[in-house]
Amino acid sequence: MSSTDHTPRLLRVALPTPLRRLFDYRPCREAPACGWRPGIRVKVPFGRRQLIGVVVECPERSDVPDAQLKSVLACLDEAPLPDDWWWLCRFTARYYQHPLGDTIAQALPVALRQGRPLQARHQERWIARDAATPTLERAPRQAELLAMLRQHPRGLMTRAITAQGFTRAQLEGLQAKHLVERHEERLTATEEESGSRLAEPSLPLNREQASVLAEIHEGLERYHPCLLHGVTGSGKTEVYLQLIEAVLARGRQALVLVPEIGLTPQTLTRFRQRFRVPVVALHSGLTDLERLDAWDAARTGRAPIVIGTRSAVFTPLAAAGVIVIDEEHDGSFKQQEGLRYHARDLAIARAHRDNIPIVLGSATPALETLAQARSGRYRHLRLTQRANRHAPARLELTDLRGRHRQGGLIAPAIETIRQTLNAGNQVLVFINRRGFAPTLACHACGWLAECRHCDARMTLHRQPQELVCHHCDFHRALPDACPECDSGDLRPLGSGTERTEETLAALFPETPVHRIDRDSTRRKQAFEDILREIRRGEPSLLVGTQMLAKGHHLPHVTLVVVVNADAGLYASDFRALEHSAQLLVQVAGRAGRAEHPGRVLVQTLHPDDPNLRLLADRGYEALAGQLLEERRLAGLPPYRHLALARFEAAREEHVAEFATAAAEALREWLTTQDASVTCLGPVPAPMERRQNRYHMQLMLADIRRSALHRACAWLVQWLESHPDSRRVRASLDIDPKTLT
DNA sequence: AGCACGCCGACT
DNA sequence: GTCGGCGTGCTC
Repeated sequence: MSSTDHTPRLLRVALPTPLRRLFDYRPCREAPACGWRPGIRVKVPFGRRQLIGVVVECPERSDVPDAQLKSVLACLDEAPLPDDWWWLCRFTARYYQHPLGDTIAQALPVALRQGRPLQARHQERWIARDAATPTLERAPRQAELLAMLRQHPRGLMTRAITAQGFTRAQLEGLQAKHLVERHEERLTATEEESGSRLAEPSLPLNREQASVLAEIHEGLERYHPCLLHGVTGSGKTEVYLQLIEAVLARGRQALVLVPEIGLTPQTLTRFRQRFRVPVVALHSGLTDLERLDAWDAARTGRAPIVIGTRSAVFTPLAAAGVIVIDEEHDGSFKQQEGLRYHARDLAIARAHRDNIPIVLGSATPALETLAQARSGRYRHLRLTQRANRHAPARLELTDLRGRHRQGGLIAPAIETIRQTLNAGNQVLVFINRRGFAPTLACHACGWLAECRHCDARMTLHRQPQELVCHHCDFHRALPDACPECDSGDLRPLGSGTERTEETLAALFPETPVHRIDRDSTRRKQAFEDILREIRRGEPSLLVGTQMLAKGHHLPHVTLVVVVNADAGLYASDFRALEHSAQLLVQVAGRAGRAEHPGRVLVQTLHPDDPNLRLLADRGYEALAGQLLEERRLAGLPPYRHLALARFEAAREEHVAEFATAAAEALREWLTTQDASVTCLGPVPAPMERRQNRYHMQLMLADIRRSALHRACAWLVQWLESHPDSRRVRASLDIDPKTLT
């Protein structure tokens, strides 16, 4: 490119700092091979530090006086970072009004952020050499290591070796003695060897699946957003797999995004068993270098299939062919701190830009997605038949009012559990609270165990016995007597998973009870171990939180009991009902997946609640339609766009002062703008005090995204230029998931 | 955010 | 007499 042949006078660089500014530098002597261009990483002096940044442009002149300009220390790339990635970074920064430098930092693997070279990485394999074993008396660990390596004639990866507790120094010790040799090879497998991409044949599709697949195929060469709306067990994954197969056949790549808990070994196994090509999984267990290699494999096209959670949306692809978002309604696609992006929304933008199809799959689509499908902007594809031919289990609403509860369960529910177990089946008891009881109460004076740092009750735990705040993780010992009145009559209030587990164990001493929640599955393999045990099919009881609700195949469960469906029914958050309904349907979907029909008992204090009735009688889509109508009337998403400005600080009065000033300034600006943007608040955030910090928020809303965007842009620059912004932290949340 | 500079309390 | 608390200023 002729304009980049000469060395530009200046480089404008985005740096990983919360400052929403770019910084100008003079180029260093060595220019990249391609010339100075946007997307090149550089190392620069910044104050007393050195930072890695990315060149954004090569301006002719700077606002900063010449004397203040420093020079780039080093150029880190010979060619710019990938185009699609770079475009998505700029789009994200603009859409979420987040500093570009910080956006880039989040969208880049740690290794690249730290300045490592981009080239494909080679990894090491260590192989024992045929040599007489010398005495390694003074190096017993090296002797053990050598013995281990001799058991593996094809050698072992460094990672496998260090996982066994050996060190690199020991390896190098053996290498120095010529007892082992180091081989370097590509980390990911190379191109497929055989002609077939498939390692195992596709499954036959039913008529619905086949027609859905055909419809997606129609638009394989263009932007073509599809909602794949399929009940649990209707075979969405098989549709994804065959769609991806078609994409691979055209020499293109597939990006698959799954919820945080969806990236299980089973999911990966399913993909890896089907395809003979490398399937790169971006999961939390990767080291920084493995992640870099996965990124590189995607970037260069070495990896035809990339699967990952939220952040994988930023993975560059050499030849993007399709994006699949599984369980698209799942909350984990939205990042809830810092850069609050929504991976689903970014994926849509990306698919649009790359002109490729995108499939959003769910049994319970988000109302936003459903609205898009209803308006015709997304194609609405339905899968209504379950592979096992059983109709999805109906929700049976069970009245809790005035009934005695044991561990949260009333007598008829316990009786049904008994019958199910006697018939040789498994039961899932769903209770969305971990711990023993939601709190501890004094029956003499009414005192409740509250957190010292938050406006919240502390949860009572038994294993180990203590009070824990689930918001700030503050732990404290159980008091022997009431701190207020000194009475000894302290009792657990309500039930959590531990208490229900205990009750069930007492009621059904012959039956194993497995508890699945964040506490019981903390150990790495615990969850998989329990699932394996459950799949053996012996009669057993499962007690768990929403961890159990999502995606796991539990073929022997024929009864699901929801301990309390009321949590989301009357919550203040406008999405609470949507989320509750999604969760209930997901949980219900666990029942009767195999040859057995299932039942779902839903305990509630509001069996006549019209929304709950609608869900039980006519299903998710009927309720969703009703909720969408309510959203329209209330002027809430998806009919109006929202942005939330959050304010937090240690001192309550500082937060209030700053937030109020910001609201006033914004309102005044809005009057000069002839804008329809509404501005509500500031109001204290729900749970105003969290971890001893005070929270307030200001809500902005408008039908037009562009108007809302301009108002946010103005507010952001006002906030940043205000001197109080140092003691009060303000942040912007575009399209907030909740108002909390 | 870092990281420095800069003024006032409890310690070797 | 110092070590260190966090107020406020700056980063091309």
